[in-house]
Amino acid sequence: MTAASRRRIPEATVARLPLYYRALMETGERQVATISSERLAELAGVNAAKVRKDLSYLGSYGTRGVGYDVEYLLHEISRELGLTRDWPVAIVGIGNLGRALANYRGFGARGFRVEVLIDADPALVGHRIGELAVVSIDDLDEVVREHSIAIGILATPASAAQDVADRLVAAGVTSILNFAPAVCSVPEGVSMRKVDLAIELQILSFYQLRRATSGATPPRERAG
Amino acid sequence: MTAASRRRIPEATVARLPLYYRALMETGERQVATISSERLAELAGVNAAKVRKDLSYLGSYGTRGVGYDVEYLLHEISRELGLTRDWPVAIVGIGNLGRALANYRGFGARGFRVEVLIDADPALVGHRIGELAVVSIDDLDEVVREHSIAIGILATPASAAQDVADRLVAAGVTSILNFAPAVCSVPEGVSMRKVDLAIELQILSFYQLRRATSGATPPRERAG
DNA sequence: CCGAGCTTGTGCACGCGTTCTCAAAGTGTG
DNA sequence: CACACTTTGAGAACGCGTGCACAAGCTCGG
Ligand SMILES: NC(=O)c1ccc[n+]([C@@H]2O[C@H](COP(=O)([O-])OP(=O)(O)OC[C@H]3O[C@@H](n4cnc5c(N)ncnc54)[C@H](O)[C@@H]3O)[C@@H](O)[C@H]2O)c1
Ligand SMILES: NC(=O)c1ccc[n+]([C@@H]2O[C@H](COP(=O)([O-])OP(=O)(O)OC[C@H]3O[C@@H](n4cnc5c(N)ncnc54)[C@H](O)[C@@H]3O)[C@@H](O)[C@H]2O)c1
Repeated sequence: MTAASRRRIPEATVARLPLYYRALMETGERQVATISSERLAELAGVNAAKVRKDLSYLGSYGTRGVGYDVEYLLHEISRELGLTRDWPVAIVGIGNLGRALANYRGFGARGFRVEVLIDADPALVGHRIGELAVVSIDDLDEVVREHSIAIGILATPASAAQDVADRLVAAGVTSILNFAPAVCSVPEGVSMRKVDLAIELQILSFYQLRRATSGATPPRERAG
Repeated sequence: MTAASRRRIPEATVARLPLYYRALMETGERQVATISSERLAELAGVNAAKVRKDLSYLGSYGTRGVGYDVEYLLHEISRELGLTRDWPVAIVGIGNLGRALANYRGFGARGFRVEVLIDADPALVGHRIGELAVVSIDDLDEVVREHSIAIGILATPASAAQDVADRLVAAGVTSILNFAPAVCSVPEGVSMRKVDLAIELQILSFYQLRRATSGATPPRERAG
């Protein structure tokens, strides 16, 4: 049975699968063979009933009275998340943030191989970051196609975000992770996730203020 | 009427207020006096009815047949988000990511002043990043209290995250933005938001895979 | 082979958030 | 001043996600 043939997986569940994946990886390293939903919930920081419901969307992989086989579950989640294969990734905008991302080892460990670095600054083009040389934005289309890049990371200033997103999409990229604080739209059939640190800080500020002026408590958890 | 005296604002709304804030800032710079919910929705990338409902939680600031006064609305949202004051911020873990954050100008522009940089590496302590010298983790408590830091940014390896979070909380920090890919808990009365880039990529990977194997489309928007 | 003890899988109720819809309330033109 | 037009604000219905609660199913000791 292929990943796509199963019943639809709720978005909230998809966002939690990586948490289970991480928890199971750590558990597997400790040579633990099976794990209960309660234990997994604890490691992932969620509710046990939620774990069971989430996993039930993937199929019935648990054994009542015993729990889930760590290795098997890990394999099923990997398959579902597409972590059994490598994804070539391009980063566009090699400034402060882009460089940090390019130097980060944690991505490769999960199968996301940064293969292409792109920037518009001529002074930066040709410059090496780790093993990779920065490529000109003029060559975006060519180099993205060459490496069959499906996932692009956008770390340019906000003003360039929509333009770069359009170019990435035109070059065949169908998933974009956007760090630029800008509303940026992509056509149907392309995914875009936004990470906006200023927004995160402003949300924290909101609850911080509420705490200062009243006894209001922020919600304990949030959707990813 | 103080921010806290009004009716409870849904979390989803709080997460969108920064979007409206940004859109209104850009609109205000163009000398536009009023804005309709429809236009604001377009700029923020959301639904117009949602904009109206969100803003109605803050009070009735619109004029029927006209729209919202840009300056006034901006002021109200700023007040609600706590952006009328400055928040001193500390960054702990001055590696790849911590450095990028420390060098980022966008935070100061919104009232988040990075005043303290903390790391455990003796080779890094004393080293200057921009205007700031890196302080030892041993002095965390002292320096955090000295600067009345309320918001902490956690950019250490995952293994140190819980320990650092505990220290921050002990020193009086009540809001934490966590970049470490680790489940990390804080006591009641402290907010913690998590930004996990590997999870974002894995979610993209999930929908990427679905698109490849079937015609399944990812959801168009998500909760912040 | 039976019964005690665990743990999964899911039906169900509830609450939150989204969106449709429309009356109410404003503007402005003749 | 009346009427056409615009836009807000909120009621209501709906859908999704969460978490309780429990039957079903497995293990293991005796
Ligand atoms: N640095 C941070 O910690 C941080 C934090 C939050 C958000 N951000 C956001 O991330 C983005 C990048 O931040 P940064 O600090 O790295 O900025 P930066 O100015 O250091 O880097 C931006 C890079 O993008 C390149 N660029 C500009 N236009 C381009 C284009 N059209 N095509 C390709 N490359 C182009 C520039 O040459 C530069 O190298 C910004 O949108 C910023 O708001 C950064
Ligand atoms: N760099 C990235 O682009 C990136 C992307 C995604 C996630 N992350 C996560 O962000 C975190 C930081 O990443 P990085 O690439 O900057 O790592 P890094 O190794 O470059 O930097 C980590 C820094 O934390 C310091 N540190 C370690 N233990 C500490 C402690 N107990 N107290 C204070 N400081 C301590 C280290 O001395 C080092 O300077 C990691 O958890 C990483 O997984 C980073």
